[in-house]
Amino acid sequence: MQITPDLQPELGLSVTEAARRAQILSATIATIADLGYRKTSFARIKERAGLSSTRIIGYHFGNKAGLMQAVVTTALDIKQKFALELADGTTDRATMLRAMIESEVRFLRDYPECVQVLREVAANADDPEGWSVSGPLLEGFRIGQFERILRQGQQEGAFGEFQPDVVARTIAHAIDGAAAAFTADPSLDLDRYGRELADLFERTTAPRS
Amino acid sequence: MQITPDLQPELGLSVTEAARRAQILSATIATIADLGYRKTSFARIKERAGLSSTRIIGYHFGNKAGLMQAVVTTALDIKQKFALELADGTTDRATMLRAMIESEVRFLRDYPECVQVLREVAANADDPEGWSVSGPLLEGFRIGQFERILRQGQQEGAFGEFQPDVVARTIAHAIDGAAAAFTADPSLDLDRYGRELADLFERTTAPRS
Amino acid sequence: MQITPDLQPELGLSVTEAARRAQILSATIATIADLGYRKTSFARIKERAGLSSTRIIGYHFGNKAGLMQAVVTTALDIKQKFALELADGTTDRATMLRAMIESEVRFLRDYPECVQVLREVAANADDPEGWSVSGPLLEGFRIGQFERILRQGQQEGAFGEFQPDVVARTIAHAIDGAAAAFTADPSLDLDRYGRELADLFERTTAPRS
Amino acid sequence: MQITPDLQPELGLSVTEAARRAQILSATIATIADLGYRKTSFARIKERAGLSSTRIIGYHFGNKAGLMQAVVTTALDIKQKFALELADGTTDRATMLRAMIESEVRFLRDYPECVQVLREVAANADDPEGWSVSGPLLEGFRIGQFERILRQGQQEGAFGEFQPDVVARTIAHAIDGAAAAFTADPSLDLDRYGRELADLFERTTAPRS
DNA sequence: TATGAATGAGAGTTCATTCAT
DNA sequence: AATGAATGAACTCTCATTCAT
Repeated sequence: MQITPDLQPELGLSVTEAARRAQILSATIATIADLGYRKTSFARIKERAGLSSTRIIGYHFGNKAGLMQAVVTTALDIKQKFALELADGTTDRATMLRAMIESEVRFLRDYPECVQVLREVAANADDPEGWSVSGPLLEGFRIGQFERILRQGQQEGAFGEFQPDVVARTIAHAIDGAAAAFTADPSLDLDRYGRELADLFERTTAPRS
Repeated sequence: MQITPDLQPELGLSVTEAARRAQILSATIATIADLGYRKTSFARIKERAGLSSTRIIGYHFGNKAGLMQAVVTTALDIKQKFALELADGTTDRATMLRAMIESEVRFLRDYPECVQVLREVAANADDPEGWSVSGPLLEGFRIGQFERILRQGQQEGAFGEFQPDVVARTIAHAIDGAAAAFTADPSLDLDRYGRELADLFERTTAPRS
Repeated sequence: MQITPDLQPELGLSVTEAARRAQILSATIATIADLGYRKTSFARIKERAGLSSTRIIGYHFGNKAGLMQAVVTTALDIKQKFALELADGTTDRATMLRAMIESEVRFLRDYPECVQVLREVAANADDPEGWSVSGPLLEGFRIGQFERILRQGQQEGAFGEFQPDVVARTIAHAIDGAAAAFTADPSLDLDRYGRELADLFERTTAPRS
Repeated sequence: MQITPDLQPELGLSVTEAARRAQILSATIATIADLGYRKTSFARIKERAGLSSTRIIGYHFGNKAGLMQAVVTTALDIKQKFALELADGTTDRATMLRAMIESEVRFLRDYPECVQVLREVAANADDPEGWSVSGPLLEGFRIGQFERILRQGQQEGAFGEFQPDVVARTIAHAIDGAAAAFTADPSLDLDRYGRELADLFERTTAPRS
């Protein structure tokens, strides 16, 4: 599944410019997902996008940092939209936790390049100076989401006793584990994996009977 | 704590050569732990080791791949010795699992650079042609250990029902999570973290009552 | 003090065009005075002038050479007006020389960016092909003024014996010295400096008693 | 006259390395003197020195900054040796001042590229970060020499009343004027120019009779 | 056992300019 | 009167590696 960023991601861009940006962005994401961040150079992106010169990338994004910034923004955008579509009205904490875990894994199934790219860029976000979306920040955001739910659930008595920060971080890394497994073996049944993961953390967080 | 590889890691080396190798290896590990794999170049290693030329690195290890190979071997060696010292004679699967998890976290506490280096190298091991210890292989080894215990425990009735591969992978990544948390905040109480992790997976793997 | 070029520097320009030219010119002069000629690029000028694209610069001035040409013309214009305002009706050569030197230094005090810009552009005027006001030419013009006075004064017996070309050139560079000193230390008392310089060359040019 | 740096400028260099360094240095100085600092690139130096690749320059000097550092050091070295050879035992301040001025101009006559290079590099020494010999520093050093003599002479009554800082700076820039004149017209009689300059400042600094 | 010297490939950036509309 | 889009050239730098001795 190819990532096709919206043609009008930001206001004030002409149609052609937005199209070019989308074209380059798409090629960049594909390249990172394919070869990893390290081997992703302007030259490689140029080839994949069928551009005549690498210069045009710098023209549209100013910088390598600017390009990566845009890549992250795009990927995060896609993820958010995906999450919104899946969101149901449950307020039961245990059900919510299960939904979040399964949603993450399903996103991995539907947009593996997105997940890959987010990981790659976050892991190598120490190169330049002016990144507004740094690796730790990204990670912290994701963990924070889980931690909040866990704490609320504990207060409401929906969960048992455990340290929310540790469990939250473990959930996040468990999902990374799913991504790693899927990368290593694309035939992996992610639905099963997601269910199993949700079960796992259900048992872990269940209140003492 | 500085990593000091054994002076006689391989047979057939003179004392001076072994010493040089150890010196370079130590500097390499320190550099990777400090700056990450990406910024670790021959030049950087040269500086830290106080060498006059980068040439000597290539001389002793032939290659960048060769150097990294040696780094991984060294780190794995240290880890294995650490594990052996801690091993007790338990045959109870649940106790063994707890011991393994806590041992991993304790290793992280005592040899953080080692863990860091193993992660960094494994994550960037797609570069070269001639690696005998590739990233996935390394990962697979670690997961395999957990998976074996889990399966045996299930057969013996010590554990409940779950998919061993998923849980095993999740444990491995949960420990990576501990490493990431420790990197982000070195004042983290790893003993607490280890205990919590062991508790977490105890609950997860416990047999249905 | 900001340089604001006249809005109608050349005939046949509409009001808006003249305004745009003035805006760009002003930004260019400020940039050169601030960062020096070398770091003054279209991009930098664009930023300071708040333009949307560098393209508009080329549109109005055709060329970098054209832009610099205009800059020099503007600066020279300002200088000439300044000199005219100060000019008194003296015909005494010694008094005229003193007046010219002090006028130059006072101009430096009142329009330091102008002087800076003239120096910077003159010093780097070997770049292009089509400059009508080249560096040496600019320098020659200034020196010529002094030299003329000196020769006339010598003929009239107002000055002693010396080689007018050498002294003229020395005066010009002495004033450059004042500029350099002022750049290095903006708190410098330029009036004192100017008087001292005038005294200096008065002694030098005085007739043998 | 070609600048040929000593073959053993610094200890610890092998003969071949010193020779290469000298070769590159010589080509660099010639290039700067010929085309100016701005147009002096590794590629241009490579051509003039007959090297196979620009890479070798970076190899020997590490950096462009390193190369320029070495250029300045070399030029300053040559100048110092020149000055030492000319130094006579006079202690009379007026004579010393004259000697210094004429020595500077004679150096310009004998090593015009050296003077040119020093000027060019000093004028463009704001590019990088790690320069130990910056432009203002270099200038300050030269002016300081003149200022010291002037002050001492005033105390001893050998000179009249004037502000030593202004006069010192003026002398330095007067010599720059000679360099500029010589660059514009290489057939210029520098000996005459130097004598005239010395006369000029003799009159300026002479005690009131 | 070690080093000095050299090198080719590739990366990201900046720059002024040109072709359209 | 102005802009959007694109581009080619040049530059410095870092990297791992190779050829000698």
